[in-house]
Amino acid sequence: MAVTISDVAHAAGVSKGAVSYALNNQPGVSDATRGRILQVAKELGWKPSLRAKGLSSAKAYALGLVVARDPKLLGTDPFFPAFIAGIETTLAEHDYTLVLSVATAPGAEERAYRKLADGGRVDGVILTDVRHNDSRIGLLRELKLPAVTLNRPDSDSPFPAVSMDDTDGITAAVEHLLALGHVRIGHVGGAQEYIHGRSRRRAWEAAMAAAGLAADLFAEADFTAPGGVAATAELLRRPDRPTAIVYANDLMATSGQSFAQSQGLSVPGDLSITGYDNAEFTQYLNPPLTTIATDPMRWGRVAAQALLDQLNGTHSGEDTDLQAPSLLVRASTGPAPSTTTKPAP
Amino acid sequence: MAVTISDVAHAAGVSKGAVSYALNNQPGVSDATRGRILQVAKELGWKPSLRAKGLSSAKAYALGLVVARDPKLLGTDPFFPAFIAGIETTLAEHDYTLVLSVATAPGAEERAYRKLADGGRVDGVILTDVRHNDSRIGLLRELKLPAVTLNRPDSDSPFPAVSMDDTDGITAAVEHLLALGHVRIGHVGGAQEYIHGRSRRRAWEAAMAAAGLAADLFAEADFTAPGGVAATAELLRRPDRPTAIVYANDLMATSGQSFAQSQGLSVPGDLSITGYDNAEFTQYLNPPLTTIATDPMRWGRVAAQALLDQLNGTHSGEDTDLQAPSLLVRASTGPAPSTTTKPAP
DNA sequence: TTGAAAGCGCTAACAG
DNA sequence: CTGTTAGCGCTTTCAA
Repeated sequence: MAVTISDVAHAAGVSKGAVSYALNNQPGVSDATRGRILQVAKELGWKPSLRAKGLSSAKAYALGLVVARDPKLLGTDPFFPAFIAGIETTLAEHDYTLVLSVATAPGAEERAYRKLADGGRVDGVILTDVRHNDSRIGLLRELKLPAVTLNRPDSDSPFPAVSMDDTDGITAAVEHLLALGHVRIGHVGGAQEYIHGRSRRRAWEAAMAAAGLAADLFAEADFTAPGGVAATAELLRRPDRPTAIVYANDLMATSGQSFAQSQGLSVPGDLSITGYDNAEFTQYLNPPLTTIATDPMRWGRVAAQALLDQLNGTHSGEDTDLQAPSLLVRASTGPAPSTTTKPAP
Repeated sequence: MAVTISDVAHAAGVSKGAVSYALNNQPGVSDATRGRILQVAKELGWKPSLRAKGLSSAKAYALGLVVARDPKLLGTDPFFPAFIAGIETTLAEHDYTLVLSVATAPGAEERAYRKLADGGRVDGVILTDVRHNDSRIGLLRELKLPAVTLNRPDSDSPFPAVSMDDTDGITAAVEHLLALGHVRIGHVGGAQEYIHGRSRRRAWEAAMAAAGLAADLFAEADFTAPGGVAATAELLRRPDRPTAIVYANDLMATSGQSFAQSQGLSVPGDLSITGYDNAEFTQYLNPPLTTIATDPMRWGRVAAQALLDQLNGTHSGEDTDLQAPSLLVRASTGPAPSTTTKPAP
């Protein structure tokens, strides 16, 4: 904090204002003086104080992200690290930083948003894990905090969304299983409170309907490993038990697969399984998991850019659609058991 | 940003100074006026501007964390999410926030630290993944950025450390395997550039030496899944191949186990395996992984507190030692194959 | 105990 | 095109 704008101004024989203009590439100084000022600034090793800059320009130069997941779940989900890395990619070019808040305890989430908004710690936030009728969009409105949402909320939202449709991935998974001769294809869904929990379920239903099949083998879970076990157990207990299960995420697929095997079922001999996310460990499972690969890093990059554009006033106001995820076929899916799907003679 | 300290001062019929004192619980105002001021402030809904506060007090009210890992690795490592959640637990009580930086590209790490330091964006940083002769401690010194390190660096460091010794965990793993009759116990180490890569290796060596055995079945890897496969392949290729392998983390253990099985080896029949970290998915592997459970959340909590204390001038200056991790025995470890360890007649 | 006033380092409106 | 100057909202010193 040694050298300030005044020092530079003195040394260059100009006013503070001139230095400010020179620094920010704004008109108001001749190229000659601008060059001289920049030169002097460099010699003196001047680093403009973010705090002073923020105070006068009423900006925080920071974006906020509040993550409200159980740390356990967080630790296994490959989404956030990659997503955050993507955000950083964008911020690295923009003199902005990321303020991260992990809200574990109930009620901590709203407090976290207030904390970010109150003192003006961030200029905007990225909203992830959007929920059905998400109360946070009202909150952000109240706090007058600009935002971008990941996928479009199902309630009215004034914020631009950056979306990656789950439909195609799930559809591809179901079609892959149909092609393998499966007819009784179940779905272990994530918490239906989340819109991505809902959309994945709907995509499964639609794909089944398109094949003229009933979408009745559904069990709701919560994206956690124990939840996956319980839901799998429920489906396998049914008389018309499925020969294939499409899971809403990798963690549930992993624990579901493990459970099925512990019950003496062979995967994929008796039961085919698909996940969602392409967590790295899934390729080391036994058998390796067929799953759906998304691109969270790109999602983060684009979402951060959208938010910056919005703050900057250069955002079109329209939603952004990212490329849909794609199916990754591995060994956890195979032909339907012949006892159940008798080929035509 | 509507209501400011002046508004409150006016409304309460006092000066700005008085409001400041009242807010910060400092002497200089009578209890009566203090009460009145606080009352008025609440009525007006005044939120002190962090930016203004920061400018005059020369503080950022933020801590920094730079994570320099491959996003892929990050996504599978349960450490950071829990660690960050721990940091938040502490910060939640202290009006501080966390600025997170993910540095992926080479060279990005140093830039990230400079970015945090230069404008005065953070008041201090937490240094994780400490390396052998870590250049960052010199950098932080140059930047005059207060810090706390996770484990004590092996080079001279002026920063207090918060440590969790790996020794006990690895020792417990080796002793567990010895008790099962194993003699040829190998170690797949993490990158030896990291001090935790080194200390885990040394712990394995020490435990072997203590049992009067040679510690020669070592293969260095890099904490990644492919690395684990390669190192495992190397060990299994040896004529005196191990009957048990202690891995430096869960991801390598997972991919190593998967590889061994793909080679026709049974786990734990032919080969016993232990991991490190207790990632959640490890209990759903086939077989579930014997591993070492650490407490990253607590680590984060304590580290953040230590840093705050240091900024506050109330830090003792001594290192903090956390409880050592503990061994979690699951099904990936079993008795040594009888063909190799012939029991005494 | 209280109030006034001088910064903190920068931006931006204004006058020259 | 350039320089001056008045804030931004808070802290803190100094008189009263």
